[in-house]
Amino acid sequence: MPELPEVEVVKRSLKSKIQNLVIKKVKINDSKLRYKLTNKEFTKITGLKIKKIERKSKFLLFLLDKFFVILVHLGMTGKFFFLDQKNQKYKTSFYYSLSNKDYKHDRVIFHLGNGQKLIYNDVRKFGFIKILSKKNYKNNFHLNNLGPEPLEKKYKFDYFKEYISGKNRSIKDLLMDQRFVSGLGNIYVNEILFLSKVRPTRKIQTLKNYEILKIINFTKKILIKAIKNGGASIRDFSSINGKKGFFQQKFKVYGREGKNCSNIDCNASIFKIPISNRSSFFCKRCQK
DNA sequence: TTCTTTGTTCCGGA
DNA sequence: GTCCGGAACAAAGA
Repeated sequence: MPELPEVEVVKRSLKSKIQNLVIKKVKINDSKLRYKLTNKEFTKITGLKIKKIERKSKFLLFLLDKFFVILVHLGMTGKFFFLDQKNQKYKTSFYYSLSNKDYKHDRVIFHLGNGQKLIYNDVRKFGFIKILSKKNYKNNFHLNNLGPEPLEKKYKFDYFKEYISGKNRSIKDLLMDQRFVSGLGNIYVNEILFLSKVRPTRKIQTLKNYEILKIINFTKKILIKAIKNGGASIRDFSSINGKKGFFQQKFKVYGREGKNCSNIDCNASIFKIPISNRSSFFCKRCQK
């Protein structure tokens, strides 16, 4: 499940492979992603060079000539593969497992010249790709309603306090809300609240100042660590045939229902409850 | 066949 | 109008 750190790693991987390449042709294998794809919109960008790759929250932006932008959201299972001149296949992130049936879900293929290809693969098809011109890039509703990123300086105590005044949702809902802070998803929010020793169900008005500070600081810490781990695993950019560099994600609380709490001095078991229809995991003893 | 998964949007009630 | 929680939606694998 790509959240901010995973998308950042994808961005870095892609940069080393496709920056400054020209899009020769785009082949749509399956147009039914979250938003329908058309050949017409891809025709607009054929012949254009990929000048820069950026990440904003969980979005990837491919900046092209003539101010065109390819906006990508990976949804649940979206991923990129890069194929070099020799058809050697490379993955661009660490967060998913690979199987030899993967090609079934290759949805869009970008032909980049010299036989090099960039493949967008998405099992569940909840991701999307949009071609934006300069004008509709500025007005894009996906990008316009995003709050600060958790690693920005702006995401600090004062901002937090001001945003929550007059509101009383659960802390988990708040951290998941991209208008408040952009880039976190269900997994990292569970982990952040575990480290901060705050129950996901806590109403934000009941939070002590020291708890708010812990939440902010652990958020930054865990994201930096995740990016570093992912970046480390991807540095040698292992090919699909070798297992080298595959990072095994380890979570302290997410997905650990019924198992013992990860804190050494605690042997309580982890509970799972839905909050806003999302699985939330927590330790009743450690998280108050 | 039913359940689960996620990010996002939508809707109704307060 | 704002806030909040629940439901719906997309697709596919188990």
